[in-house]
Amino acid sequence: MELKESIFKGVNISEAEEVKAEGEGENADDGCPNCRDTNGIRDYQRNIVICEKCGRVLREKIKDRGPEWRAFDQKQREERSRGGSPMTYTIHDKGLSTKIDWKNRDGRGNNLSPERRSLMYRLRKWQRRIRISDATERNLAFALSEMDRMSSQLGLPKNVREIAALIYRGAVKKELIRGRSIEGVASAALYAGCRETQMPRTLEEIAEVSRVDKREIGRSYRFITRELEIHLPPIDPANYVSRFGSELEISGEVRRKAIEIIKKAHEGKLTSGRGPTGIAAAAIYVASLECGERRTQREVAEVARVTEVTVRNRYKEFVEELSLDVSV
DNA sequence: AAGACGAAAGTGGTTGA
DNA sequence: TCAACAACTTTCGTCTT
Repeated sequence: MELKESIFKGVNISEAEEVKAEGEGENADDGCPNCRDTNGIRDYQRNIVICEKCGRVLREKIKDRGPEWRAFDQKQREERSRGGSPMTYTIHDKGLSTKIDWKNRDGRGNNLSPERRSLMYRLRKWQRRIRISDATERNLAFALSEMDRMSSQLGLPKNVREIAALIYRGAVKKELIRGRSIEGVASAALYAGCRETQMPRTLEEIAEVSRVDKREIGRSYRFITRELEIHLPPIDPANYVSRFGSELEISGEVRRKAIEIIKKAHEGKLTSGRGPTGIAAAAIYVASLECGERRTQREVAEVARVTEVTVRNRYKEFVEELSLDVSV
């Protein structure tokens, strides 16, 4: 009984922390109090969850709550635990192959007999040959480490890396790398991973951390998406709003309005074919005017990495087509 | 003086024959 | 593979606040 109580005590402590972290009695899940039935978008860079509609911060300091199961004794723990090395696509053998130590010692640390030693030598040799058997395996290992480097420079979450790795594997399987640079295809796969997960990253940003230029990445991207028959929608401009918004230090109100404008523009068919960053920039600009938190076209254009002219053009279209009132 | 606006010419990429 | 095309950029002059 005492034992049971102490376990429950432990559980209660962790739950108390959780409630505290949620903030002042806000909703526990990712629903927004303003816009009903919306999902929160996780912004892993700033470690927050924001509402996809209005940009309001729903939850801060996203944390790992640990396993979703509870165990009350050792036996249950063993049964329920699904631990062990996780399988991952970001290591060329998916992290599942056996590793053989290079020391000539046995489990107790004793030296091995000459026969055992030569056996281990042969095993290691085969292990090497199996793991990194040929050029394709070596290239795969290189590409994956390259993608890992780029995504950590861009601060991309793990799921993007996994998807990028998966796409790259698909490209290898279909022999699409031949005659193309590994780095180009790796960068393209990473970009595709961002598109797939709606991570607001532009081709330019990928190119900045890549060793190959934008054109090469773009070519590889088009090629592999065509050959693998993956159709990725362009990134929703609304996803850029929170990024640009925080760089411009605008309020949640402006962000909410900007997202609203983008939605209207989308309905008015003003978004297709246009660059999502330009649309996001113009929407933020209009929203900042309407809310009296004026930002210049220059400032907005700069964070969105487009020119003032583009902001103006989008802005003009918005005003004409959506009959927005910006005379305030 | 700074910002907004618009015209004109140039660039890189897409599309369809 | 080539030309037509739309989106976007660069540059620069004018207007507004």
